[in-house]
Amino acid sequence: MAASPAPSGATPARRRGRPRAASTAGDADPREGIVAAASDLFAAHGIEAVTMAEIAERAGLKQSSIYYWFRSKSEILASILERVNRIPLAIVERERAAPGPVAVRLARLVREDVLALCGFPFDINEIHRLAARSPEDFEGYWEERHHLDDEVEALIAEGVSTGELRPVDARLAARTLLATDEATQNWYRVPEREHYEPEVVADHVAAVALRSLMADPADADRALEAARASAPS
Amino acid sequence: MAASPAPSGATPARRRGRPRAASTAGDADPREGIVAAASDLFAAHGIEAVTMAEIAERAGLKQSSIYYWFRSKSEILASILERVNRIPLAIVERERAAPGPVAVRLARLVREDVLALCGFPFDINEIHRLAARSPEDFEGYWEERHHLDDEVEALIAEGVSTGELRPVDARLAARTLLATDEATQNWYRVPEREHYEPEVVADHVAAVALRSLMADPADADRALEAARASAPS
DNA sequence: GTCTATATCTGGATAGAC
DNA sequence: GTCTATCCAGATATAGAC
Repeated sequence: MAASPAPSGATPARRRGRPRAASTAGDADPREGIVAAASDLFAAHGIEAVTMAEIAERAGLKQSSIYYWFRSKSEILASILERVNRIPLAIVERERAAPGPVAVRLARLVREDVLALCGFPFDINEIHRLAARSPEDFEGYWEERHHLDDEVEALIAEGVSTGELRPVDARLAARTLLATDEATQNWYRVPEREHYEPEVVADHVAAVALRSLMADPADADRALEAARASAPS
Repeated sequence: MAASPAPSGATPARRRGRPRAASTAGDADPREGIVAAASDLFAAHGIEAVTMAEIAERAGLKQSSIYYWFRSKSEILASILERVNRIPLAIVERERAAPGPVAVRLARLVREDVLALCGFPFDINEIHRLAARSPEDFEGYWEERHHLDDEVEALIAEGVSTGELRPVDARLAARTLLATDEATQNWYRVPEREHYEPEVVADHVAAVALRSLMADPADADRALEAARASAPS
């Protein structure tokens, strides 16, 4: 995929113009550079506020040159989003398959998800609004999103059926859980007086989740400790 | 305040043109009509996506006429936001002063806040981004926002000091609580397969809050029940 | 007070030279 | 492949008639 660039995705632009100076094969894929530039800017100013000219400048190109590599701004965004859902999906799928108590797996999931989101450069909510505005461009996004809900729901349902968790509405609980994770993102955008480290926030949110879902909340601390001890990397 | 309109806020436009047909004193304040139209549209399509022309049309005016009543689009927004913070602020201040166990007051607060947000026409997150973009227009907004945090923090701190709540970091817990409330808003914007009634969501979120914060989570159901029974209106 | 007309600006996207 | 030049659409905001 990193090999030869496929300009403008589905409809590759006609191959014109002078090729890259020397065939310095190791040269970075321009698409990557553009995506990276866009990511930074989207993160800093919000997606809609960023212009193609700004993206181009940061990527070391002129505005119009972007259109050789991407058909539109929203194609750049879509290309970014492809990777976005993969992170939480990978986490939840791993924990679904993992052995051990549901509570520990759930705690690991929440902690990692919050950590990922805190370091995540985009405003999830803005993405949701944009994706809702032009669903055609983001079909895949919603599909994966729902899949994520399903997986978390299944994990919670598993815990309910074994009696480890309270008999909650698994889907409602899953939605609340993911929404809470996503909500933590917001504080870092709000002019705040105190600053909390992502680790602290992640632990707190995981603790909230466990205490509210476990059949015996007294075991929550133990489970959280186990999750922290077995956290990957 | 509903009496004579003060066009364009601080710098009233010169009073020109033909006055309203008959002095039908009961006529609605045009500012109100504009604000109402803008609210509906902002809610439906997101703030940035709505144009002055659309607002005008719905308010029964032409685009440029809006500028007689408001200096800019963001002045309309600011005028809307003035009222926004008042809702949760009023709730929390009432509960701060209310008698009874902290848990019950907290549950009432959460329930009402979620309910208000679910019925709230704007995407809080978009507001936050816009407000962050031009802070001059929204000084008052952040001030009230922080005040809200403070009040919730104080309520939680009260519960911690009486031993009703676990010894949590009151500020962190307050932020998480409010963020969770705000997060519930998002689902109603996401293409979702199941639909949950706001009442159900409110109860769930309140239950999560109580179970995670109360020193004895076993009492959570009782407190939630008491909160529901004593809910206003 | 509200209108029509318009200035002005901004930003996405295209054409075509090199 | 990247550039310059330009088009074009959409939006905020203003001018001035009525």
